[in-house]
Amino acid sequence: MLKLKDTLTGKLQDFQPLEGNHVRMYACGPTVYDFAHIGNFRTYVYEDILRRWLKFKGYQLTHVMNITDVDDKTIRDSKAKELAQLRAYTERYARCFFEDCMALSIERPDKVVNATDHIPDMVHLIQKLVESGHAYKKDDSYYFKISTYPKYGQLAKLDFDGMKIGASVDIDEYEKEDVRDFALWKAPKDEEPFWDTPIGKGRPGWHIECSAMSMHYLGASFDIHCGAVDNIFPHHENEIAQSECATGKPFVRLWLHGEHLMVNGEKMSKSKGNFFTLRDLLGKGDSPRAIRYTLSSVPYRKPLNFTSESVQQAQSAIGRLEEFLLRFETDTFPEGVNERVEEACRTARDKFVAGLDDDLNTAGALGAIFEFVRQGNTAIGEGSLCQGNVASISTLFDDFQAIFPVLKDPTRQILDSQIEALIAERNQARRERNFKKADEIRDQLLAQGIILEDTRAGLRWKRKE
RNA sequence: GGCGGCGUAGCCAAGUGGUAAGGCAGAAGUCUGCAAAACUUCUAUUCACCCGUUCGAUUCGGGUCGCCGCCUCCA
Repeated sequence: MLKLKDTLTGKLQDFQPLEGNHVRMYACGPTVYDFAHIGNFRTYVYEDILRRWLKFKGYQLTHVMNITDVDDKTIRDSKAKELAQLRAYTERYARCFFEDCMALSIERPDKVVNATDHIPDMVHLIQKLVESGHAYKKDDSYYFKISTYPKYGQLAKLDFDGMKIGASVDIDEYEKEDVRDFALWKAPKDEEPFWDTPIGKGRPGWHIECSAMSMHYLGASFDIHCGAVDNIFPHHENEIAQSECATGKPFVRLWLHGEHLMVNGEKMSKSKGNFFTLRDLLGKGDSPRAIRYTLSSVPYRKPLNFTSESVQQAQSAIGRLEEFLLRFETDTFPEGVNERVEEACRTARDKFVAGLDDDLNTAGALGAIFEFVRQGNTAIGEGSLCQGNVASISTLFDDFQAIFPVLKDPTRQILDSQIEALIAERNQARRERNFKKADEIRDQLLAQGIILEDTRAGLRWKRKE
């Protein structure tokens, strides 16, 4: 049974979709004004693990992600005066975002939707809120009236009565009735792109897009809404207010929020300027698989301190798994079945499943796999691993790879004939105990990125990373 | 000021009211022409600290200290 922790109730809950076997899930996507940084990708990686795990469990999944392609920052950085300019600017970064996702083996959500393609949905939602008295118009902008929604603050656990609001009032150019009221629709400013709609000219506020689009694709009530902790307030708090006031129905069943990625013990964020992008890391030689592993290795509800050392450790850990698989694929095994290995395999699988079922405890799931690797290595070493064990081990690693896609493509790489000839020549030299020549050939191949290992089962080779 | 979270070996980190998974790094040994890999053993009598509940607490309750986040745009 999959259990997930819900931010709203703070409790671990048995997961059960609202409608049969169908899971409807919405994930807050990027604001495409710049490259996403590695902290952003921590969130997308945990969402991808959730996505993969739900599918693994046999659920039918509809996973929607938005692209915020209009907001203060996209307008500011694009310097766009018209919508077409804005679109051209944001499309570039959206493209880069999905390139980065692909590098990290983050699957594309079933639906990726742009805010600017859903202005009518947002306008319609604002109209409903105005009609029902939850929103008002002021100076051609529209605001949500928080006093009409007593539960406001429930998600972020904010108690506004005991709070000194004055301390955090921003210098907003828009006039609001209550400082806490937030913009649904912003009146056009000079030289900025805008839409001409039934509620007037202007552009949407940030929060309204997610309410409009999630409900458009997933219905007034759906199963899972995920993001990172810094979406809790105000973004998701506002989404709940808007959505529930507009429909009168409960908005989301389960709120999932990933913790931050830290750098030197501090939250990495664009506004702090202490961020690096995936491109930065790849540029200095980190492998995308090691980065993905690092981002997956700490359960999503715990802060993750990201350092170059943690990426190194991840690379070594992956290496251990791949060494095992290489042995597993290249050695030959006696006939029969080793029941102890089968048992170890079952145990590992049970622990793997139990870990992920426990609010995506990735660290626990990884531990189960490594425990098996040691047992498998021991069995291979003493020659007790049998042909009859191959199938269950393969399945275990297929399942692992389905959730943690960090292993190299298992299809064996082809050696070119020249390299094969050198290997044959070295084998001959070794038989003749001409170790000097054998070592020269080994060094020569190493220079070409081919690592040779002599094992009891014969020569084994692999490519250097 | 209010709210929330965290503090487990050199580093990363799981976990439970009954006596500490796993990974990385390190040491010794086995294997080996050497190398690599693998395996074995070792590396926290102890889970920030102090009280309390309990037969028993790292795990529950209270307090102290430290760190982080949110209350403003941010994954």
